[in-house]
Amino acid sequence: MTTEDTQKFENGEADTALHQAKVEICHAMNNVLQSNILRGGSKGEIDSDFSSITEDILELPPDRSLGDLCSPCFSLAKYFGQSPAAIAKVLADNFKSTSLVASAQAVGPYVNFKFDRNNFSRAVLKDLARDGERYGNYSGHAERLIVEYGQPNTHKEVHVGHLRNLFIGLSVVRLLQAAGKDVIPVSYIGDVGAHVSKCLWAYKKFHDGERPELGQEGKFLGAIYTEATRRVEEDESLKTEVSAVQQALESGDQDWTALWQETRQWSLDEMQGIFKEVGCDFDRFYYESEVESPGKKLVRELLEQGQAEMSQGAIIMNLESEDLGVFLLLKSDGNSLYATKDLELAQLKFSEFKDIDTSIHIVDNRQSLYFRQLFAALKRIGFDKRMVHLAYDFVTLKEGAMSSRKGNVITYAEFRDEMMRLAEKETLDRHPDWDKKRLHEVAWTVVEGAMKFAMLRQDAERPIVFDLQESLAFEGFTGPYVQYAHARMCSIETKAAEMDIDYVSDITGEFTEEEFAALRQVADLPHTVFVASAGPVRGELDVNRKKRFFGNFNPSLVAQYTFDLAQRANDFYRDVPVLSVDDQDRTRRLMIVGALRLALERALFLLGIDAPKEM
RNA sequence: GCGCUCGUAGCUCAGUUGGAUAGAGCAACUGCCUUCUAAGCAGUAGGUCGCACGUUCGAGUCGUGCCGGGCGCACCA
Repeated sequence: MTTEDTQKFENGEADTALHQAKVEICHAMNNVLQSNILRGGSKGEIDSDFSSITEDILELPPDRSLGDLCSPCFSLAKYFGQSPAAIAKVLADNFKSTSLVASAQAVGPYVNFKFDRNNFSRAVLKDLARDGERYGNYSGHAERLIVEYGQPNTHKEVHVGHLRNLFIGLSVVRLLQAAGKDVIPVSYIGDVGAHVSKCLWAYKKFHDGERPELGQEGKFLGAIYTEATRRVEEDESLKTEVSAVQQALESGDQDWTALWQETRQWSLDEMQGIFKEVGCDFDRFYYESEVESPGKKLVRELLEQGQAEMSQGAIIMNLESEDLGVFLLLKSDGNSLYATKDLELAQLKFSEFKDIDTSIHIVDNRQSLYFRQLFAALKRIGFDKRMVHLAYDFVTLKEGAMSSRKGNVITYAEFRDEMMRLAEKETLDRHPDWDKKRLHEVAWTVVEGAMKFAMLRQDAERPIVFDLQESLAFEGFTGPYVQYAHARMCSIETKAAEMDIDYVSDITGEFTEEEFAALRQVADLPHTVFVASAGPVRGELDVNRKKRFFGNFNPSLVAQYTFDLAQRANDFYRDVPVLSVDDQDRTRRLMIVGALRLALERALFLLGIDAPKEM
């Protein structure tokens, strides 16, 4: 464990019951290891570099009936020159119970630790009472990060592929904030470039004067874009016309600019509506159009300074020495590219927001090489800031890749409407007495939960094959399953509030195994936040070490935890009666219901999902 | 061709960085609503972890080779 990690643990987890239990176990084990008990081993001596064990050797047993934490003794066996089983036995036999940890038992090469049911449960409830809504959050040293996500293009439709970006972005922002970071979320919208020129060219030539229906703007423009792509593919000579349109736009031609502004606004209005609908808030909207012309200027300066060179009529930077091939900065027809604008954007971000430590770009992994080139190019021109490409894999359909160019997309609007139809029907079946507004609100919360969870439940690095029918599920490993567990906890609390109960002032009575199990799961929330947000704030931010880096940094870990927590809440709901027992038990159990409710609510929040009180 | 990546139950995916008997969800089958919301719960069935070697106390996990997908490799974004 590095110093940095220890620091972080001390800043955050030191104040939780689980962390305290780990500290106690390590302390107890170190006492045994540093005594003379083990010196009689075949080696006879302790390795000189052995100092003490730390919390990272503690794991979860495969079966929770074995214990609450365990420690495999294989690496210790090497140090002491004894068999793992022998070490485990010595550690277990000499373990003295602590306030939170009742016992240790050796099973083969493992030591399994059992928490004190009452003390640990009380400690978790105490954490919750102290932290409240901030349970699971860290207050560690502030680091300032700019997170760019939400980069749809105007003049195209927003489709389900964009949702993965938006939802990962939203969750990453919330995770980093929970980890105590100062996060600036920004959006970067592609409102210029070849696709826009192509669309406007075809609009003017074949659809001049036509207007989209309200709410159909993206679909309307997207269809024209698809048509344009088809026509240009059929007749290559049309490329010149499209290029001329882009040149006209980039040089500020009045008529084309007016058409661009009007159609652009259609798209922007639609996008803003979608961002708002799914809960994505940005501190700043960057547009490609605002960095295009300064970007071109920058590239020409690089050419003059000899940092860039001409090649086949285009301006490039040769990155062969970094094994990154050739990086194209400006097209041979003088028009801009992604790179032209991104070089400028990077500088603009750091000049607008002061004291930024890191800039994170959440973009799909097909652009991994591009970003490596971009970061290398920036470094070469003296821009030495921490830049990270957080790559996720693409959303495809069973038939193959979704592409606006080909026109085979499932739009966000279609997906949402289909989900809403189903969710409103399901809600109505359960609550025929609800009015329309209430039905609609709950259905929307469920739909949002289902959409977001579906996009986050899987490792971001793996592709999602989108199936509309499967995505319509509200059962099993889904958002609504978790939301439902939350609603059940709320329902108990609501009923309790109506009951006129005599509350016992202190928590009294014995915590049962079921009660403990629920709180044991709740206690993992801070640890989950720590692990899931650890990636971008520690170690090397090197895209070449992607697996190691992103392995930890992944909302899917939170999704998995959240689902487990919901299962434990349902276990509790099934096994432990709350309202029908005596005052003492009821008070204690209501505290646990409250703990489950809060943990579920916080965990869902990290995924960008609202927790309904009823559904 | 070069580079990256993936291959685990019928389907969609986990597998805590090499550790205990490979786990969930869906679909299938059997049950459970006079008992805090059945968007739930209990149970059954389902596996040669693509194939073959290798590394070691131990491999789904690491290495090499093969087979089979996906993505990228200068004027698209």
